[in-house]
Amino acid sequence: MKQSDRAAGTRNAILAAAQDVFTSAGFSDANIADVVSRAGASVGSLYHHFGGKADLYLALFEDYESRQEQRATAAVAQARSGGEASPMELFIVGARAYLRGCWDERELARLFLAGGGPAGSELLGRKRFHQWARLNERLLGSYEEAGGPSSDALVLVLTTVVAEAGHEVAVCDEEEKAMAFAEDVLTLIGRMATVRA
Amino acid sequence: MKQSDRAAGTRNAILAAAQDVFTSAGFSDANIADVVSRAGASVGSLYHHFGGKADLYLALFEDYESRQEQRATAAVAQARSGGEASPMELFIVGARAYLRGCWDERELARLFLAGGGPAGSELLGRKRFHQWARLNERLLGSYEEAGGPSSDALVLVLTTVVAEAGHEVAVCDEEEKAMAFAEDVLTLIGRMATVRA
DNA sequence: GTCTATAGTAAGATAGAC
DNA sequence: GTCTATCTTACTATAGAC
Repeated sequence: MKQSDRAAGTRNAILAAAQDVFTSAGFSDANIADVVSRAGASVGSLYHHFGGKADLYLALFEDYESRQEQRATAAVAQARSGGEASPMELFIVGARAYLRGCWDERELARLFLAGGGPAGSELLGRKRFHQWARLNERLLGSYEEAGGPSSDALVLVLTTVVAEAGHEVAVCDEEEKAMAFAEDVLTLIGRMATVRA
Repeated sequence: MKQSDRAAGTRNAILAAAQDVFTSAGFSDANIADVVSRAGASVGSLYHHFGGKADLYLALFEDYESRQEQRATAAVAQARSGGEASPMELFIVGARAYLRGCWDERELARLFLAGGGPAGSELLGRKRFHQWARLNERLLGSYEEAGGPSSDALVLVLTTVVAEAGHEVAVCDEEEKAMAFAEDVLTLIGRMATVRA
Protein backbone atom coordinates (compact mmCIF):
# COMPACT_ATOMS: atom_id res chain seq x y z
CA MET A 1 0.00 0.00 0.00
CA LYS A 2 2.81 2.37 0.76
CA GLN A 3 4.11 2.18 -2.76
CA SER A 4 0.80 2.90 -4.42
CA ASP A 5 0.27 5.86 -2.09
CA ARG A 6 3.57 7.23 -3.18
CA ALA A 7 2.58 6.65 -6.77
CA ALA A 8 -0.70 8.46 -6.29
CA GLY A 9 1.16 11.34 -4.70
CA THR A 10 3.46 11.66 -7.67
CA ARG A 11 0.55 11.47 -10.03
CA ASN A 12 -1.32 14.22 -8.24
CA ALA A 13 1.76 16.39 -7.96
CA ILE A 14 2.28 16.12 -11.70
CA LEU A 15 -1.36 16.88 -12.36
CA ALA A 16 -1.28 19.95 -10.14
CA ALA A 17 1.94 21.19 -11.68
CA ALA A 18 0.53 20.60 -15.14
CA GLN A 19 -2.45 22.77 -14.26
CA ASP A 20 -0.15 25.61 -13.23
CA VAL A 21 2.09 25.35 -16.25
CA PHE A 22 -0.60 24.82 -18.86
CA THR A 23 -2.82 27.58 -17.55
CA SER A 24 0.00 30.09 -17.47
CA ALA A 25 1.73 29.21 -20.73
CA GLY A 26 -0.90 27.43 -22.81
CA PHE A 27 -0.47 23.93 -24.14
CA SER A 28 2.01 24.35 -26.94
CA ASP A 29 4.30 26.81 -25.18
CA ALA A 30 4.34 24.75 -22.01
CA ASN A 31 7.10 22.21 -21.82
CA ILE A 32 7.38 19.00 -19.92
CA ALA A 33 10.58 20.01 -18.19
CA ASP A 34 8.77 22.83 -16.38
CA VAL A 35 5.99 20.52 -15.30
CA VAL A 36 8.22 17.89 -13.74
CA SER A 37 10.53 20.38 -12.09
CA ARG A 38 7.58 22.12 -10.47
CA ALA A 39 6.12 18.78 -9.45
CA GLY A 40 9.41 17.63 -7.95
CA ALA A 41 9.22 14.61 -10.21
CA SER A 42 11.04 13.36 -13.26
CA VAL A 43 10.39 13.03 -16.95
CA GLY A 44 10.38 9.25 -16.75
CA SER A 45 7.77 9.36 -14.01
CA LEU A 46 5.51 11.53 -16.08
CA TYR A 47 5.75 9.14 -18.98
CA HIS A 48 5.03 6.25 -16.65
CA HIS A 49 1.78 7.72 -15.36
CA PHE A 50 0.59 9.50 -18.45
CA GLY A 51 1.46 8.66 -22.00
CA GLY A 52 3.07 12.03 -22.62
CA LYS A 53 2.28 15.70 -22.89
CA ALA A 54 -0.95 15.35 -24.82
CA ASP A 55 -2.42 12.70 -22.54
CA LEU A 56 -1.54 14.78 -19.52
CA TYR A 57 -3.55 17.65 -20.94
CA LEU A 58 -6.45 15.39 -21.76
CA ALA A 59 -6.47 13.96 -18.23
CA LEU A 60 -6.85 17.48 -16.91
CA PHE A 61 -9.61 18.16 -19.39
CA GLU A 62 -11.59 15.02 -18.63
CA ASP A 63 -11.46 15.67 -14.90
CA TYR A 64 -12.71 19.19 -15.36
CA GLU A 65 -15.51 18.19 -17.68
CA SER A 66 -16.73 15.47 -15.39
CA ARG A 67 -16.87 17.87 -12.46
CA GLN A 68 -18.87 20.33 -14.52
CA GLU A 69 -21.27 17.67 -15.67
CA GLN A 70 -21.77 16.48 -12.12
CA ARG A 71 -22.52 20.00 -10.90
CA ALA A 72 -25.13 20.56 -13.57
CA THR A 73 -26.90 17.24 -13.28
CA ALA A 74 -26.94 17.45 -9.49
CA ALA A 75 -28.52 20.90 -9.62
CA VAL A 76 -31.14 19.76 -12.11
CA ALA A 77 -31.97 16.67 -10.07
CA GLN A 78 -32.35 18.73 -6.92
CA ALA A 79 -34.64 21.24 -8.59
CA ARG A 80 -36.72 18.43 -10.04
CA SER A 81 -37.15 16.72 -6.72
CA GLY A 82 -38.04 20.12 -5.30
CA GLY A 83 -41.05 20.16 -7.60
CA GLU A 84 -39.80 22.12 -10.60
CA ALA A 85 -41.21 20.62 -13.78
CA SER A 86 -40.72 23.22 -16.51
CA PRO A 87 -38.04 22.05 -18.95
CA MET A 88 -36.82 25.58 -19.55
CA GLU A 89 -36.54 26.28 -15.84
CA LEU A 90 -34.62 23.05 -15.36
CA PHE A 91 -32.33 23.96 -18.21
CA ILE A 92 -31.65 27.31 -16.63
CA VAL A 93 -30.93 25.72 -13.27
CA GLY A 94 -28.35 23.44 -14.90
CA ALA A 95 -26.86 26.32 -16.85
CA ARG A 96 -26.54 28.38 -13.68
CA ALA A 97 -24.65 25.57 -11.95
CA TYR A 98 -22.37 25.25 -14.96
CA LEU A 99 -21.61 28.97 -14.98
CA ARG A 100 -20.94 28.90 -11.26
CA GLY A 101 -18.44 26.11 -11.92
CA CYS A 102 -16.79 28.16 -14.64
CA TRP A 103 -16.19 30.88 -12.09
CA ASP A 104 -14.99 28.56 -9.33
CA GLU A 105 -12.56 26.83 -11.68
CA ARG A 106 -11.86 29.79 -13.88
CA GLU A 107 -8.18 28.96 -14.25
CA LEU A 108 -8.96 25.68 -15.99
CA ALA A 109 -12.01 27.08 -17.72
CA ARG A 110 -9.87 29.75 -19.35
CA LEU A 111 -7.38 27.17 -20.50
CA PHE A 112 -9.90 24.91 -22.16
CA LEU A 113 -12.23 27.54 -23.54
CA ALA A 114 -9.33 29.36 -25.14
CA GLY A 115 -8.55 26.38 -27.34
CA GLY A 116 -5.11 25.46 -28.53
CA GLY A 117 -4.81 22.03 -26.99
CA PRO A 118 -3.01 19.08 -28.53
CA ALA A 119 -3.91 17.81 -31.98
CA GLY A 120 -7.33 16.21 -31.81
CA SER A 121 -8.38 17.84 -28.57
CA GLU A 122 -10.64 20.25 -30.39
CA LEU A 123 -12.40 17.31 -31.95
CA LEU A 124 -12.88 15.89 -28.49
CA GLY A 125 -14.18 19.20 -27.23
CA ARG A 126 -16.59 19.36 -30.09
CA LYS A 127 -17.78 15.82 -29.34
CA ARG A 128 -18.39 16.79 -25.72
CA PHE A 129 -20.26 19.85 -26.86
CA HIS A 130 -22.58 17.80 -29.02
CA GLN A 131 -23.18 15.29 -26.24
CA TRP A 132 -24.17 18.17 -24.07
CA ALA A 133 -26.41 19.60 -26.78
CA ARG A 134 -28.11 16.25 -27.19
CA LEU A 135 -28.72 16.11 -23.46
CA ASN A 136 -30.28 19.54 -23.64
CA GLU A 137 -32.35 18.45 -26.59
CA ARG A 138 -33.98 15.75 -24.48
CA LEU A 139 -34.60 18.25 -21.71
CA LEU A 140 -36.12 20.82 -24.04
CA GLY A 141 -37.85 18.53 -26.49
CA SER A 142 -41.25 19.93 -25.67
CA TYR A 143 -40.39 23.36 -27.05
CA GLU A 144 -40.95 22.32 -30.61
CA GLU A 145 -43.34 24.63 -32.42
CA ALA A 146 -45.08 24.21 -35.74
CA GLY A 147 -43.66 26.65 -38.24
CA GLY A 148 -41.08 27.99 -35.79
CA PRO A 149 -37.37 27.44 -35.91
CA SER A 150 -36.26 23.86 -35.62
CA SER A 151 -35.53 22.38 -32.26
CA ASP A 152 -32.01 21.75 -33.53
CA ALA A 153 -31.36 25.42 -33.93
CA LEU A 154 -32.83 26.32 -30.57
CA VAL A 155 -30.80 23.73 -28.74
CA LEU A 156 -27.62 24.63 -30.53
CA VAL A 157 -28.08 28.30 -29.89
CA LEU A 158 -28.88 27.80 -26.22
CA THR A 159 -25.97 25.45 -25.67
CA THR A 160 -23.63 27.80 -27.47
CA VAL A 161 -24.77 30.77 -25.47
CA VAL A 162 -24.20 28.98 -22.20
CA ALA A 163 -20.76 27.84 -23.31
CA GLU A 164 -19.72 31.29 -24.41
CA ALA A 165 -21.17 32.86 -21.30
CA GLY A 166 -18.96 30.45 -19.35
CA HIS A 167 -15.98 31.78 -21.22
CA GLU A 168 -16.91 35.34 -20.40
CA VAL A 169 -17.56 34.50 -16.75
CA ALA A 170 -14.18 32.83 -16.48
CA VAL A 171 -12.34 35.93 -17.65
CA CYS A 172 -14.14 38.32 -15.31
CA ASP A 173 -12.04 39.86 -12.59
CA GLU A 174 -14.75 40.15 -9.95
CA GLU A 175 -17.20 37.58 -8.74
CA GLU A 176 -20.01 40.08 -8.54
CA LYS A 177 -19.63 41.13 -12.16
CA ALA A 178 -19.35 37.53 -13.27
CA MET A 179 -22.53 36.46 -11.53
CA ALA A 180 -24.47 39.50 -12.70
CA PHE A 181 -23.44 38.75 -16.25
CA ALA A 182 -24.46 35.12 -15.83
CA GLU A 183 -27.91 36.13 -14.64
CA ASP A 184 -28.35 38.53 -17.55
CA VAL A 185 -27.58 35.76 -19.97
CA LEU A 186 -29.97 33.37 -18.24
CA THR A 187 -32.69 36.00 -18.54
CA LEU A 188 -32.09 36.29 -22.27
CA ILE A 189 -32.20 32.55 -22.58
CA GLY A 190 -35.56 32.38 -20.91
CA ARG A 191 -36.83 35.08 -23.21
CA MET A 192 -35.59 33.39 -26.34
CA ALA A 193 -37.57 30.28 -25.56
CA THR A 194 -40.77 32.20 -25.04
CA VAL A 195 -43.30 31.46 -27.71
CA ARG A 196 -44.85 34.64 -28.99
CA ALA A 197 -48.58 35.08 -28.68
CA MET B 1 6.69 45.44 -64.60
CA LYS B 2 7.38 41.92 -65.65
CA GLN B 3 9.30 41.21 -62.49
CA SER B 4 6.67 42.50 -60.12
CA ASP B 5 4.01 40.50 -61.97
CA ARG B 6 6.07 37.44 -61.45
CA ALA B 7 6.44 38.33 -57.78
CA ALA B 8 2.71 38.78 -57.39
CA GLY B 9 2.15 35.44 -59.07
CA THR B 10 4.45 33.72 -56.63
CA ARG B 11 2.81 35.46 -53.73
CA ASN B 12 -0.64 34.38 -54.83
CA ALA B 13 0.48 30.84 -55.54
CA ILE B 14 1.90 30.59 -52.04
CA LEU B 15 -1.26 32.04 -50.55
CA ALA B 16 -3.45 29.59 -52.44
CA ALA B 17 -1.26 26.66 -51.52
CA ALA B 18 -1.25 27.77 -47.90
CA GLN B 19 -5.04 27.76 -47.92
CA ASP B 20 -5.08 24.18 -49.17
CA VAL B 21 -2.47 22.95 -46.75
CA PHE B 22 -3.70 24.79 -43.67
CA THR B 23 -7.32 23.84 -44.21
CA SER B 24 -6.53 20.19 -44.67
CA ALA B 25 -3.91 19.74 -41.96
CA GLY B 26 -4.50 22.62 -39.53
CA PHE B 27 -1.86 25.16 -38.68
CA SER B 28 0.51 23.27 -36.44
CA ASP B 29 0.50 20.03 -38.42
CA ALA B 30 0.99 21.84 -41.67
CA ASN B 31 4.57 22.37 -42.69
CA ILE B 32 6.20 24.90 -44.91
CA ALA B 33 7.72 22.30 -47.17
CA ASP B 34 4.26 21.14 -48.28
CA VAL B 35 3.15 24.68 -48.96
CA VAL B 36 6.06 25.62 -51.18
CA SER B 37 6.06 22.33 -53.05
CA ARG B 38 2.36 22.71 -53.83
CA ALA B 39 2.90 26.33 -54.82
CA GLY B 40 5.79 25.44 -57.06
CA ALA B 41 7.89 27.90 -55.10
CA SER B 42 10.71 27.70 -52.61
CA VAL B 43 11.24 28.17 -48.94
CA GLY B 44 13.36 31.25 -49.46
CA SER B 45 10.63 32.81 -51.56
CA LEU B 46 8.08 32.25 -48.89
CA TYR B 47 10.30 33.92 -46.33
CA HIS B 48 10.85 36.78 -48.70
CA HIS B 49 7.15 37.52 -49.17
CA PHE B 50 5.89 36.62 -45.73
CA GLY B 51 7.85 36.63 -42.54
CA GLY B 52 7.34 32.92 -42.02
CA LYS B 53 4.69 30.36 -41.25
CA ALA B 54 2.77 32.40 -38.68
CA ASP B 55 2.58 35.53 -40.80
CA LEU B 56 1.40 33.51 -43.73
CA TYR B 57 -1.48 32.22 -41.67
CA LEU B 58 -2.30 35.69 -40.43
CA ALA B 59 -2.31 37.07 -43.97
CA LEU B 60 -4.92 34.49 -44.87
CA PHE B 61 -6.92 35.37 -41.80
CA GLU B 62 -6.85 39.11 -42.37
CA ASP B 63 -7.99 38.73 -45.96
CA TYR B 64 -10.87 36.54 -44.95
CA GLU B 65 -11.99 38.82 -42.14
CA SER B 66 -11.93 41.89 -44.31
CA ARG B 67 -14.06 40.19 -46.94
CA GLN B 68 -16.58 39.18 -44.30
CA GLU B 69 -16.70 42.67 -42.86
CA GLN B 70 -17.24 44.14 -46.28
CA ARG B 71 -20.08 41.79 -47.04
CA ALA B 72 -21.87 42.61 -43.82
CA THR B 73 -21.45 46.37 -43.97
CA ALA B 74 -22.46 46.47 -47.62
CA ALA B 75 -25.63 44.54 -46.87
CA VAL B 76 -26.51 46.79 -43.96
CA ALA B 77 -25.88 49.93 -46.00
CA GLN B 78 -28.04 48.66 -48.82
CA ALA B 79 -30.90 47.79 -46.49
CA ARG B 80 -30.62 51.18 -44.86
CA SER B 81 -30.75 53.05 -48.13
CA GLY B 82 -33.70 50.84 -49.03
CA GLY B 83 -35.62 52.37 -46.14
CA GLU B 84 -35.03 49.87 -43.34
CA ALA B 85 -34.59 51.68 -40.05
CA SER B 86 -35.07 49.11 -37.31
CA PRO B 87 -31.74 48.39 -35.62
CA MET B 88 -32.60 44.78 -35.04
CA GLU B 89 -33.63 44.26 -38.65
CA LEU B 90 -30.40 45.86 -39.79
CA PHE B 91 -28.44 43.63 -37.44
CA ILE B 92 -30.16 40.60 -38.89
CA VAL B 93 -29.43 41.72 -42.44
CA GLY B 94 -25.74 42.00 -41.57
CA ALA B 95 -25.76 38.66 -39.83
CA ARG B 96 -27.38 37.01 -42.82
CA ALA B 97 -24.68 38.35 -45.11
CA TYR B 98 -22.02 37.12 -42.72
CA LEU B 99 -23.53 33.64 -42.59
CA ARG B 100 -23.80 33.55 -46.36
CA GLY B 101 -20.09 34.36 -46.47
CA CYS B 102 -19.34 31.55 -44.05
CA TRP B 103 -20.98 29.16 -46.43
CA ASP B 104 -19.34 30.56 -49.56
CA GLU B 105 -15.92 30.43 -47.95
CA ARG B 106 -16.52 27.45 -45.75
CA GLU B 107 -13.07 26.01 -46.20
CA LEU B 108 -11.43 29.04 -44.62
CA ALA B 109 -14.26 29.53 -42.16
CA ARG B 110 -13.70 26.02 -40.83
CA LEU B 111 -10.00 26.64 -40.44
CA PHE B 112 -10.33 29.85 -38.47
CA LEU B 113 -13.37 28.96 -36.41
CA ALA B 114 -11.74 25.73 -35.32
CA GLY B 115 -8.93 27.62 -33.64
CA GLY B 116 -5.42 26.30 -33.28
CA GLY B 117 -3.58 29.02 -35.14
CA PRO B 118 -0.13 30.32 -34.29
CA ALA B 119 0.66 31.70 -30.87
CA GLY B 120 -1.18 34.96 -30.44
CA SER B 121 -3.69 34.39 -33.21
CA GLU B 122 -6.42 33.59 -30.74
CA LEU B 123 -5.78 36.88 -29.06
CA LEU B 124 -6.15 38.54 -32.43
CA GLY B 125 -9.35 36.65 -33.11
CA ARG B 126 -10.71 37.72 -29.76
CA LYS B 127 -9.82 41.31 -30.51
CA ARG B 128 -11.68 41.11 -33.81
CA PHE B 129 -14.63 39.58 -32.04
CA HIS B 130 -14.79 42.44 -29.58
CA GLN B 131 -14.49 45.02 -32.33
CA TRP B 132 -17.41 43.35 -33.99
CA ALA B 133 -19.37 43.28 -30.74
CA ARG B 134 -18.74 46.98 -30.23
CA LEU B 135 -20.00 47.68 -33.73
CA ASN B 136 -23.12 45.72 -32.95
CA GLU B 137 -23.49 47.59 -29.71
CA ARG B 138 -23.73 50.86 -31.60
CA LEU B 139 -26.26 49.36 -33.95
CA LEU B 140 -28.39 47.94 -31.16
CA GLY B 141 -27.91 50.66 -28.58
CA SER B 142 -31.60 51.48 -28.52
CA TYR B 143 -32.55 48.10 -27.12
CA GLU B 144 -31.60 49.02 -23.58
CA GLU B 145 -34.44 48.38 -21.13
CA ALA B 146 -34.81 49.49 -17.55
CA GLY B 147 -34.52 46.49 -15.24
CA GLY B 148 -33.78 44.12 -18.10
CA PRO B 149 -30.51 42.41 -18.83
CA SER B 150 -27.66 44.75 -19.62
CA SER B 151 -26.99 45.79 -23.16
CA ASP B 152 -23.53 44.21 -22.74
CA ALA B 153 -25.02 40.79 -22.24
CA LEU B 154 -27.43 41.15 -25.14
CA VAL B 155 -24.74 42.24 -27.54
CA LEU B 156 -22.33 39.56 -26.45
CA VAL B 157 -24.94 36.87 -26.72
CA LEU B 158 -26.11 38.00 -30.15
CA THR B 159 -22.59 38.29 -31.50
CA THR B 160 -21.66 34.91 -30.10
CA VAL B 161 -24.70 33.27 -31.56
CA VAL B 162 -23.95 34.62 -35.01
CA ALA B 163 -20.33 33.54 -34.77
CA GLU B 164 -21.22 30.04 -33.66
CA ALA B 165 -23.97 29.78 -36.25
CA GLY B 166 -21.31 30.64 -38.81
CA HIS B 167 -19.27 27.75 -37.56
CA GLU B 168 -22.21 25.40 -37.87
CA VAL B 169 -23.07 26.67 -41.35
CA ALA B 170 -19.50 26.13 -42.46
CA VAL B 171 -19.54 22.48 -41.49
CA CYS B 172 -22.85 21.70 -43.19
CA ASP B 173 -22.68 19.39 -46.17
CA GLU B 174 -25.57 20.87 -48.12
CA GLU B 175 -26.31 24.46 -48.98
CA GLU B 176 -30.00 24.05 -48.38
CA LYS B 177 -29.49 22.73 -44.87
CA ALA B 178 -26.98 25.44 -44.11
CA MET B 179 -29.29 28.23 -45.20
CA ALA B 180 -32.28 26.78 -43.40
CA PHE B 181 -30.24 26.57 -40.25
CA ALA B 182 -29.08 30.16 -40.69
CA GLU B 183 -32.66 31.36 -41.03
CA ASP B 184 -33.73 29.46 -37.92
CA VAL B 185 -31.00 31.12 -35.93
CA LEU B 186 -31.92 34.55 -37.25
CA THR B 187 -35.50 33.94 -36.18
CA LEU B 188 -34.36 33.11 -32.67
CA ILE B 189 -32.26 36.21 -32.60
CA GLY B 190 -35.18 38.39 -33.49
CA ARG B 191 -37.20 36.74 -30.79
CA MET B 192 -34.56 37.20 -28.14
CA ALA B 193 -34.56 40.91 -28.66
CA THR B 194 -38.29 41.19 -28.34
CA VAL B 195 -39.30 43.05 -25.24
CA ARG B 196 -42.04 41.21 -23.46
CA ALA B 197 -45.31 43.00 -22.90
C1' DG C 1 13.20 37.79 -56.57
C1' DT C 2 14.10 33.12 -56.42
C1' DC C 3 16.45 29.08 -55.34
C1' DT C 4 19.27 25.15 -52.81
C1' DA C 5 21.47 23.57 -49.06
C1' DT C 6 22.45 23.79 -44.44
C1' DA C 7 22.52 25.28 -39.77
C1' DG C 8 20.34 25.78 -35.42
C1' DT C 9 17.30 24.68 -31.90
C1' DA C 10 14.01 23.05 -29.08
C1' DA C 11 11.36 19.61 -27.15
C1' DG C 12 9.19 15.23 -26.81
C1' DA C 13 10.24 10.62 -26.22
C1' DT C 14 13.09 6.39 -24.82
C1' DA C 15 16.54 3.26 -22.57
C1' DG C 16 18.26 1.32 -18.89
C1' DA C 17 20.24 1.77 -14.05
C1' DC C 18 18.50 1.80 -9.36
C1' DG D 1 8.03 3.48 -9.69
C1' DT D 2 11.46 6.70 -10.28
C1' DC D 3 15.42 8.76 -12.10
C1' DT D 4 19.25 10.68 -15.43
C1' DA D 5 21.18 10.99 -19.66
C1' DT D 6 20.73 10.66 -24.37
C1' DC D 7 18.45 10.40 -28.78
C1' DT D 8 15.78 11.59 -32.50
C1' DT D 9 13.16 14.17 -35.18
C1' DA D 10 11.14 17.77 -37.46
C1' DC D 11 10.94 22.20 -38.37
C1' DT D 12 11.97 27.06 -38.79
C1' DA D 13 15.09 30.27 -40.36
C1' DT D 14 19.31 31.91 -42.74
C1' DA D 15 23.22 32.28 -45.99
C1' DG D 16 24.72 32.86 -50.25
C1' DA D 17 24.72 31.56 -55.42
C1' DC D 18 22.13 32.83 -59.56
